[in-house]
Amino acid sequence: MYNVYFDYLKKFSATPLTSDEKALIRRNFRPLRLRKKEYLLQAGDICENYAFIVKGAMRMYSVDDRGQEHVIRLGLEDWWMGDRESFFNLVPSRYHIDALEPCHLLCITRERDLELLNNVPAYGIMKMKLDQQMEIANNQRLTSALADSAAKRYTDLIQRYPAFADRFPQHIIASYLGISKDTLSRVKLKLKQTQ
Amino acid sequence: MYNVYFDYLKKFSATPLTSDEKALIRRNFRPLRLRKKEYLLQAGDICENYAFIVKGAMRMYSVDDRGQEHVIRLGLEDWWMGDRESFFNLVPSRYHIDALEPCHLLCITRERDLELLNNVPAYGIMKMKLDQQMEIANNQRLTSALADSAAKRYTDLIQRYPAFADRFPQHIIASYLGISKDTLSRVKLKLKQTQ
DNA sequence: CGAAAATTTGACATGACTCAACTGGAGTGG
DNA sequence: CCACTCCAGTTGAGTCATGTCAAATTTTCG
Repeated sequence: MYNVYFDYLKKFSATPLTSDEKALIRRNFRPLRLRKKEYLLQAGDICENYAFIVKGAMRMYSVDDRGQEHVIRLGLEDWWMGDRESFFNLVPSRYHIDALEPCHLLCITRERDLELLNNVPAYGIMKMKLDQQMEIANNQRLTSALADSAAKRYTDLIQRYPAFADRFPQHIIASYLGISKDTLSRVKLKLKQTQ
Repeated sequence: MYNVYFDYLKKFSATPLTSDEKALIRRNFRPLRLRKKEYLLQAGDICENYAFIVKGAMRMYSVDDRGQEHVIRLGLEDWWMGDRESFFNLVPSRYHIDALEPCHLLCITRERDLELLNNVPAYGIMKMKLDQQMEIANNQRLTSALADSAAKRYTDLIQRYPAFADRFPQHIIASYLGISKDTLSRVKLKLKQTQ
């Protein structure tokens, strides 16, 4: 379980973890299993746990006044899930997070996150780099949302994350792209005909 | 000049800066002035400087294959400007950054950023909180881009950043929102008639 | 096998884009 | 200080992409 996370951390830092550090990480991350459709977070609650996905598929989404769901983020193995605003500022979340497949997670609370930050240098480095990656990815997603057609958005997404097409149902991907499930269905038809 | 930045830093940290720290900041941030339309960064170049805006208005934008400009980010006093991907990973940028008004900036290079990070705790805290704010803002902008109508996107933006309406020309705001200048003009007309 | 969920498809509505023309104001140079 | 240019903003007409809704079909999974 934890080894998956140790391997993940290795990618961010040159120096390997000491066994003390590993013990500290084990002590501060709590394993959690979710069954399909179970919630990690519901809108209105405070996000107590930030989760590293060891195995499974998740989504974070909001629900607007008309009852429409909007997928904000999708997550697979080696990704993180949580509402950062709620987690750090202790405010009620606007988002839901649930499991689209059975999930194995490693969860951390705010206090324990701070503890690791102070005692495991590699942990801070990971977070810094993660923020960087996140901002870059967000910029790109934003650009494509603002500038590209539905078809281009879809093909770009699948090219970048081929796993998405297999792991997430189509209407979830449509929502993630900000297009209707009907339009995505038609887009895929046209793509199949063209090539 | 630097005092604006010291005041800004105060907002992030409980403990005030020592005079040593202030000296270090003075030494590592270089003042830079841009005239209107001057570039801080051009696509293809590596982003050498990350800039804190002491005074002025800036935009970061990309240009697509059809020659269309897409505004990714806008910046006013107390905001930061730079392409993080290019700055940290030393890769050529896809973006342009230019001044929409005469600007006073404080610029920092990658090495000097690291130096401050290692020697001024408040600097690291600022960056961490900034990342957090940025992610929250990005999430919201993304949600509105994917889910809301042109009219709602515009009113939300102006409500959140009233200064934008005064400081940025309308076609720039349109591009920032991902709508055409024509549509924004009509949206504003309709809003004026409704209320 | 059967119920529920996901996807596809058709008909129709509409919001937003494009293009081009026009207006008005700001800045510049003679 | 006027004439001229340039740029931003407005407006109209026509088009197109995408949304909506409802029904039919297929797939999934208990």
